[in-house]
Parts: sequence; structure tokens; C-alpha cells
Amino acid sequence: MTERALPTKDRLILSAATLFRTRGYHGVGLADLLAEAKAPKGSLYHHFPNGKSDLAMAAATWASDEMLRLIATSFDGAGTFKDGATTLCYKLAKLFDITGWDTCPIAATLFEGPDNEDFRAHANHIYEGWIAEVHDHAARLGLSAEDAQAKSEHLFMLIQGGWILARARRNSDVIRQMTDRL
Amino acid sequence: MTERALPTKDRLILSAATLFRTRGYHGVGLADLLAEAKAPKGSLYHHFPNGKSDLAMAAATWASDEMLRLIATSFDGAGTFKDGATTLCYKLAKLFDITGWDTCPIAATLFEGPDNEDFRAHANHIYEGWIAEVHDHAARLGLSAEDAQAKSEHLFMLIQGGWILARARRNSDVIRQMTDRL
DNA sequence: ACAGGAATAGACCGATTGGTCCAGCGTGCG
DNA sequence: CGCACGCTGGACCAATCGGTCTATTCCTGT
Repeated sequence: MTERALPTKDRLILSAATLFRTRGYHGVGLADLLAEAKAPKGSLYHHFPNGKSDLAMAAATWASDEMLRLIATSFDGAGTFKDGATTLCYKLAKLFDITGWDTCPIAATLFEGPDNEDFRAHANHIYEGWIAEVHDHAARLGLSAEDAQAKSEHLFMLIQGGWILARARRNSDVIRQMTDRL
Repeated sequence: MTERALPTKDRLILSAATLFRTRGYHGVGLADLLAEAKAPKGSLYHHFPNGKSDLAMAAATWASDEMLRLIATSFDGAGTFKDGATTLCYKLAKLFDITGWDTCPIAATLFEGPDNEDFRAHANHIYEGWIAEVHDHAARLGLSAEDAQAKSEHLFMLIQGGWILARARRNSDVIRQMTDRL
């Protein structure tokens, strides 16, 4: 499934990112993970000594990087904050339709773990990274620091809520229309 | 834990609603469920022939009713849409602080289930119910049907995103401030 | 008082879970 | 060459999973 040729460790992370996103941390067994990544159990525990939880952390980081790239490319060519936000939402809606990326991968991966403080802290770190990235673009586009912070958090929450509502509806329209009244 | 005196079926639903919300569908085992509800396995399968999944559906419905009551009491005494929305958010923030209700119980309960179409449909039905309830209050407060729909969905998404961000931060402030720029 | 269904109680089941362990493979360096 | 080590492959494990089944108790209507 997940591209061959990639080193085993990367295949594990990639498979984990996808599976955890779609089924949640507890919804994925090691058996599924290893089958998808075409890797034996020994390799998993060689690369990730703490097993499933280590892998979840790595998968979340990987997914976060993907999101950060998406934010960057959306805002790079934007003239206004609203333009950048709208572009980002359209990209997310497209991914929703094409790849089935219909949930926040961080929430699905890290918010199910066994009441693990490490998970929560990592999720928080990732989320603040997303907001900071948007904030920087907002500031660059002329917004005051205060305004930039409020608008970044606002956009973050809209995207999270948009994922949930679009998933329930099996329809990404709400993600596309979300920035109309920004 | 969950109040005695309640009939077994209600105790099961109540325990399930709490446990599924905090740990997700797959994160809760029947053993936890039965211990929390102080009920034997036989009772579970007597009241819910399909076991865990039946119980999850009932728990989601129960949690949804709670949310609907919260929406109603928030908007009932409100003079404007923004007032009602703000009151609702303050109530949610308070529950976040006091009871640890830090996540959408529907998402935690139904969006982890084994790719079950029934779960998704039920979640969608519940969400549309929340939005419809807010929409009705918005219309009553003078908003056009179109405006009411957009604002209701907007508030829904903000609340969902607010839950996620507040949980990551372990701080409910963002939920309280969320309607400032509505 | 008694019959009979509703509800409770928990032993039991096969399947699956995350995790451990070690034998063998492959490759690069001395 | 030959040894060392990073990595692979998978057998194996105890614990837990969701679910079934039957025996017993409780409650209600007659």
C-alpha cells in the first residue's frame, strides 16, 4: 500500500499517520500497522523502542509538517489574510474530497492515547505551531499582533470544526464556505 | 461512581457517555464500562442486544440531549444572537473547568467506531439537530433564514474547534473569548 | 400463592491486543 | 576474508478484547 522503496522507518511513520488519522489511536492494532507498512514487528521495536506510542508521536509530527507546508503555500502568494485563509480552506476541502483527509490527524492520533500527558503536550505544541505559522503570515500582511493572534486562533477553530462537520455530512462544502464571513 | 438508585439501563448509558467522551469508543473496554455502571455483563446484553455499539448510540443520544438543553437555556433569555452564543460558550467553558467536559462527546463516541456508516449517520443527525436548534433561536431573534443558517454553522464550528484547542491548552479561556468577534 | 417473563450474575470462549525475545540476514569496515 | 552491527523476520506470551450462554433472582399480574 504505502509506497515501497521508502526506508522501513519512513514507511512505518507514513502508514501510522494515515491509519491513526482514519481510525484513531486505539482503533489501529499493531497488526494493521505492520501489514500496511509491510514491516515485521522486530523493525517496529527497533526503530521505536516504546512501540505504538512512539510511533504515534512520530506520525503526529509528520502530519503536522504536512499541515505547516499547506499553510505556508496558501499564504505565500496571498495579498490579504482572508485570501490566504480561503486558499488554505480550498486546499483542505480538495484533500478531503480526493484523499479522504477528513479529520485533524493530531486529534485522532494523540487525543485517544491512554490519558497520556506527553500526548497532550505534543498536541498542544503542534497546534501552537500551526497558529504561530498563520500568525506570522497575518502579521506580515499588516495585521496588528493582537489582531493576528485572534484571527489565527479563529481560523484554527473554524478548520477543526469544519473537519468535523464535513465528515459528518460527507460533504466538504462547509469547509469552502467557512471563510465567507471572516 | 455514577449515581446508584438509577435503573441499570440508565446507569449504563450515563457511564458510557462519560467514558466514551473521555477515552473514545475504542479506548473503553466492556470491563471498564460495567465496573463504572456497577452492572453485570448479562444486563448490558439484555438492554442492548448489540452490545457496545448499541450502547454507544444511546450514549451519544443522551449526550446530545444534554447539549440541546444547554443551547435552549442559553438562548432563551438572550436578546441577541451574539448574547445567546456568548452565554452558551460561557456555560461550556464552566463545564470544561468543573466537570472536565473537554471534547465533543459525539465525536469521541461515534467517530472512532469501526468505519460504521450507522455511527456517521447518527452523528450527522445529532449535529444537524444542534445547528437547527441554534438556527431557530437565531430566526426568532430576527435574523434572516440564510443568515441564521450561516451563523449557526459558524458557531457550531467554533465550539468544536474551541473544545479541541482548550483541551490541548488545558485552558478554557479560548472558549470564552470565541464570540468576541462574532 | 403461584406462574412466568424480565433482569441479573458471572463463568466461559476464541480472537486479538501490545509487547518481548532471539535467531538469522545483509552489508560495510578492518 | 571475517567480524560486527544495524536491521529484519516471526514465534511466542500474558492480558484483554467483545460476545455468548445458562442459571438464578426479582418482580408483577392473576
